Amino acid sequence: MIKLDLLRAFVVISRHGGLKDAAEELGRTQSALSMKLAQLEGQLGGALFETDRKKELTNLGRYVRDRAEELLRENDRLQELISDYAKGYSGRLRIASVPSVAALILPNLLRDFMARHHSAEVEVTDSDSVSVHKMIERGHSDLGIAGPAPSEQALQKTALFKDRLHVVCLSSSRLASSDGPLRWKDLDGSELIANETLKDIDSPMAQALHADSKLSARNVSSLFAMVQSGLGYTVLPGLATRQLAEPLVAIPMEHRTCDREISLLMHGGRTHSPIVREFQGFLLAHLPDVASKLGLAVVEK
Amino acid sequence: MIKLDLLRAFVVISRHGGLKDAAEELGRTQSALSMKLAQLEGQLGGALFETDRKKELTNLGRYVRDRAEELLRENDRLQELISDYAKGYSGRLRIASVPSVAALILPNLLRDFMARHHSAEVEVTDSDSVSVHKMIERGHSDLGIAGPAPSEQALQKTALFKDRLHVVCLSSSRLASSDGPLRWKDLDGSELIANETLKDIDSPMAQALHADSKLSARNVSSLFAMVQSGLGYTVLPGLATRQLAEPLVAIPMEHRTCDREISLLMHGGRTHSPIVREFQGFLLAHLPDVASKLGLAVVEK
DNA sequence: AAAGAAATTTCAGGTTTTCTGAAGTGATGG
DNA sequence: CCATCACTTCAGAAAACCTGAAATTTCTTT
Repeated sequence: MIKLDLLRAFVVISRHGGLKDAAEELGRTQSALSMKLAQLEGQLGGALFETDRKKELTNLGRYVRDRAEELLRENDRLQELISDYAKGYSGRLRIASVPSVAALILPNLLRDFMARHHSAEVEVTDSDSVSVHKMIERGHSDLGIAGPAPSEQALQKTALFKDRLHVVCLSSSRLASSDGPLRWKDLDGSELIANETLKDIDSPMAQALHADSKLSARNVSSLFAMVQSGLGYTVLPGLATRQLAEPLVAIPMEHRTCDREISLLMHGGRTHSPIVREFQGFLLAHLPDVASKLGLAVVEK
Repeated sequence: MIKLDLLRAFVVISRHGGLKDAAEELGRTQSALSMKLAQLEGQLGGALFETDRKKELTNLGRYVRDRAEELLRENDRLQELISDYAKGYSGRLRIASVPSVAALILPNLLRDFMARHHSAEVEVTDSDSVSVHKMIERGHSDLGIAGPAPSEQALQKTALFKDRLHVVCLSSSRLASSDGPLRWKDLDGSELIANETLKDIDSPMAQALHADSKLSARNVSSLFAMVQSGLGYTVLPGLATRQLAEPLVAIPMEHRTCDREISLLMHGGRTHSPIVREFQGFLLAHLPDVASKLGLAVVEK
């Protein structure tokens, strides 16, 4: 089998009409090229140049030059396709996610994903659902994971699973002693420690509670600390309450609006880089597994 | 630049679904392939197979496989073209020959030659010796077969065989009744039907005859028709008189200049395409056989 | 025609790349 | 839980490739 290397050298030599300039273009010495050419001529069994001054091609030389140029063009074209595609695998992937998913689901998924795409740069931002929507809309993130929120532009949404709201309170509190799920009317606004989750809930009763609240925090661990110190209770998506320890407990709520549907968000009107599509596919393939292991209600297509 | 080598290895591995068989096919050890694959994945920046059992391709793997197969096919195709050409299996071969050889010797030779060189394009032109020389000189033909003729440039000549001149006449004519070979002085110019053959003979007596001639023709079958209708006799190389039928007969001539030496002509100052050299070799190898079967005097080297 | 210049080839040795065989790791299936 | 199979890793061997210097050839100039 004739090596491409040799053909490429030959073509360059024939273009320059000599070894000297060709050697410079290829970053090799003259002698290296001389040997390469000799090797090629040996394999073909005939001379490619008329004299050893590489000015004029032989009949065979012309034929080989034409075929080799074709071959090299085709080679470059396909290699470029491959490497362009492959670059998608090592490109940047920006994910915006609500904190609960970012903390409990993404880490494992990302570990597996990055094992396959080891030169990928992944950037995870966690924020509330409204912000996540905005980041996708504005193109600041490639992929969003969030609950329902109003969005101006058409975003491509794929439902992933349902995450029920839970009340987080002290195990000694009145709410903790209720048997069975809680409803909005069981809650008292003055003891609520508000957070972004509740603000986005599309329910008049929830909004009323939120308005009555005297205290709020953004950060989950701050919220827990406040609850733990007896300042009140808070409401969070169930996923964020998985790792509670005594004296905190989480009690599920029951209402249409308490079943927050978590979706995968992507910008509708733009083509996504390969790595984004790759992660999308990966997520949709593996998330049902992970989610059901966590006891979440997976949304089937 | 991704090396073809790596892509080829990858494609073979993906076909076999494992290193073991692929290694055997490529004549390498498993570890060599393992390293090659690792190198390719490193360059692309992503995994090509799902697990380290090489059963299932990743997305990237499938894409690269498809592009690589295209590339390798194209590569093989063009390399084959090149090597066919280099080996003389393909290419254009232009032969210029005097009509007698073109009609009686070339057909069989070409049949055998083309059977071995299936994709060759062969072009045969027949003309008189002087024109054949010119066509070779001017590069309009690659290979010539002709008798002696003046040539300006140095042509590479290889004597093939000697073809004695014959007189073609009616069996009832005076010349036909002579016992033994004829000489120039036995001939009468006024009855001669002239043709290109005689014009090229380097003999004062032949030239005198030619000058006296009242009638001439170029085409062999026209000449025969004229002789047959009693217009006179003509002089032709013996080879052209092989298939005469009553009432025509051919009588050999005897003189130094009547032994036309037929040679193979090639341009001296240029390299010939592989198929030309190939045919040259073929001709020199097989012509003695063919010629001696026709009773021609083969010129030994 | 001879000297000089320019380009190429040859050669010995060094560098890089690739390969092998053995040992190690980890998944798979009884 | 062990045996087996497939792959990976590693160190050294082998092959391929490159360089710089000297020799050779070819071209140009005088």
